Amino acid sequence: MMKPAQVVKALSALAQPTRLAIYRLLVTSGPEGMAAGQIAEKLKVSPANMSFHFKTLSHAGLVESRQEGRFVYYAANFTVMNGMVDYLTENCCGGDDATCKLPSKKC
Amino acid sequence: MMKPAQVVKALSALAQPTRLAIYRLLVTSGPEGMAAGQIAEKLKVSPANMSFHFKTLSHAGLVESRQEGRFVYYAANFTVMNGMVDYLTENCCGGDDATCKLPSKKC
DNA sequence: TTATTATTTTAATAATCGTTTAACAATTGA
DNA sequence: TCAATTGTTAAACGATTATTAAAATAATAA
Repeated sequence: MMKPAQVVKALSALAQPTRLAIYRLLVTSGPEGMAAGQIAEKLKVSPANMSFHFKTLSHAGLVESRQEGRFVYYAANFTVMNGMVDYLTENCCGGDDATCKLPSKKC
Repeated sequence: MMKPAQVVKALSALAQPTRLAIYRLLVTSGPEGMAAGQIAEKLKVSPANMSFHFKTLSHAGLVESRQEGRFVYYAANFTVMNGMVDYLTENCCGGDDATCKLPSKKC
């Protein structure tokens, strides 16, 4: 189970419009990810601002980067997201599957 | 599907140690919930600070309150949490169930 | 009504966060 | 090497957020 501080860090990283948009874009773009510049252009964000937000997402463990030539590719890492959801829904219904209100959870 | 601004609001609400602890406590405490004072005592938070955080959680739609005598009971509302998870994991693996890395998602 | 309990609101302060600008690094091609 | 491209870093600023203390509200009991 994730530590509370790590969960807060991940939630904080996603709790911002630009970063949420970046993350969602990466979630849909598979393991190859997208180049920083592509994302910046698509979301109409300045390079400097983009770097700032990437750093926050990376530091939270939500995305990973790799250099390819001049480009830096970013891709979503699902491990932290999974841990976050698990943490939030732990013991959500006292372990009673029948009355569970969370479709995303197997109680 | 939830609107981005609403998702950001919910994530922001949970992205704070005290509020995350409150929410988790309420997730495990069922539909009857807990009185504000009980939670404050359990988490060692001042009443004023507690009210401040309840307001944020309520405003995000994550908890609901009802008055019972002198006490105000708070309970988790799972609707927003479900919407939040759905939003984050939308098109997570191009709809390919086999390669999906999110156990919480049925792609 | 008066006092007590439970919670909320307001005001003030310190800390954190997001954006911009300008300067800096790294990679590639001429 | 020199110039162009891609991305990061640093400094400055305004805006937002969390906490505290004090005052105010709401419900009940004496």
